[in-house]
Amino acid sequence: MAEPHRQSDYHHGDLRSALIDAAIDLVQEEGVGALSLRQVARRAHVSHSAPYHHFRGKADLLAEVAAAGFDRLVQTIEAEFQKYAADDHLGRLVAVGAGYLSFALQNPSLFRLMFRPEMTSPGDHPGVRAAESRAFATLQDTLVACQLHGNVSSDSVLSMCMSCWATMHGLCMLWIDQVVDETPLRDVPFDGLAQEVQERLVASLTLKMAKAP
Amino acid sequence: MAEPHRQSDYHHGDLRSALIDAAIDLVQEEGVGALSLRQVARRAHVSHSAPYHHFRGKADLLAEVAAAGFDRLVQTIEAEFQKYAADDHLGRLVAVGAGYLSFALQNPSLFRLMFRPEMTSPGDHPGVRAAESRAFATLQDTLVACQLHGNVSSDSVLSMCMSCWATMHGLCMLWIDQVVDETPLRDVPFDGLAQEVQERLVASLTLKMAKAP
DNA sequence: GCCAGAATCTTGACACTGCCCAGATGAGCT
DNA sequence: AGCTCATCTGGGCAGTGTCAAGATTCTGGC
Repeated sequence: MAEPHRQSDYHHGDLRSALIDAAIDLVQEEGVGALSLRQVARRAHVSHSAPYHHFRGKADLLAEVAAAGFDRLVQTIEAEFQKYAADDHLGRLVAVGAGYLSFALQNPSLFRLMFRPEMTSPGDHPGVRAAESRAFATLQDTLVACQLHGNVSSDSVLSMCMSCWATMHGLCMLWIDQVVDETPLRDVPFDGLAQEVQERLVASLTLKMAKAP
Repeated sequence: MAEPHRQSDYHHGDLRSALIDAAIDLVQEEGVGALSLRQVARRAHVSHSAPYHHFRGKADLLAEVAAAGFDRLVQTIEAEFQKYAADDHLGRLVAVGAGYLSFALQNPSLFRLMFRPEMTSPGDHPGVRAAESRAFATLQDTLVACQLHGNVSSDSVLSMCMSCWATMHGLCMLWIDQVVDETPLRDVPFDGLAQEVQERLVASLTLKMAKAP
């Protein structure tokens, strides 16, 4: 039951990650809006200004939470990815999308936080940048592999990345923000809807786009 | 310079919409996070608790702002829509997407607020629901017209709505939240990227999806 | 072993926020 | 006229993010 080395109330070993964990829990339980630095500190059984010795402020803590979220996102995607054979490139492409969607549905609050720049100021936070780039690279690499083996058209890979990412990201956002609940789409089973959208997306990647004359 | 009928400090005529306007300005200038009810009141030259006679609380005011945003979104879309002839159904479909994108790029903070349910609690706000439904109906009607005239496949219209909406919504979100800035996509001109994504989307709507056996 | 300096944590404070209350003010109806 | 009620004010409460000063513990060099 004892922590690795819990000497006393002071210096309890690893307050930094304890705070991040507490913040992740709070975000998932109550959402980003209901999260306060003081409550995080309370959860870690620590005074209200102890976090300032590990983070520059609230935004900095939230950025760390976002970075952890991106790491988990990559893990989820790669877990889905590994279910397909190395030569099933289209299957792996679908898996990347499915992993993205699955993560968003299972961690809606965390997912929202990860894409909220005004809360996390990611521009000056290298951890978030790195985690984001890693997630994007997974998609890009998969698409490149598809193209090398003739599974998708020879269009610009970046352009196709944008199509894939935008479609899946929009699907996640509209669903977890419950926007579709205000439309006729609310009566359509979401799983089937998501699958059709993804199938249409994959089909569109096989089309050679007409170049401007 | 005088208001329509500014009798005195009390009952200055139309405080309700003055507060909404002030809130819209503040959202666009400083973002949703930096908006406080007291600051809105200050902008309207009114005491800090005057807003409570017109709104149930902060969330209620923000919901009103979101509703106003949806109205403007519909206006932007319809303005774009009218540029195309009544029988150019595919052109009008593209116009709906272009209007959506254009509104998001020109009103990023407002756009973000509109799709933030934890701030606006739209579930119990009929104004937001109505405005949202109206925006969706524009897309749905356009797609139905396309289908009637054979411009898109005979697949489920709702499914195609979801593809269109998700793709354009994701494009908007990823761009205005500056997520693409952390990826190789940052070096690609956005206009061309958006156009290619939209072209691929439209092309995919003409494909007949394979039914599950 | 021991002690100075650095790291960590606490307490206290300030300005700000959302929300609620009692009271002041004026508009509109009878 | 007078009365009623919606509107607006000011003060107050609990909670927040952030900072400064002091207390406590760890660490490296002797």
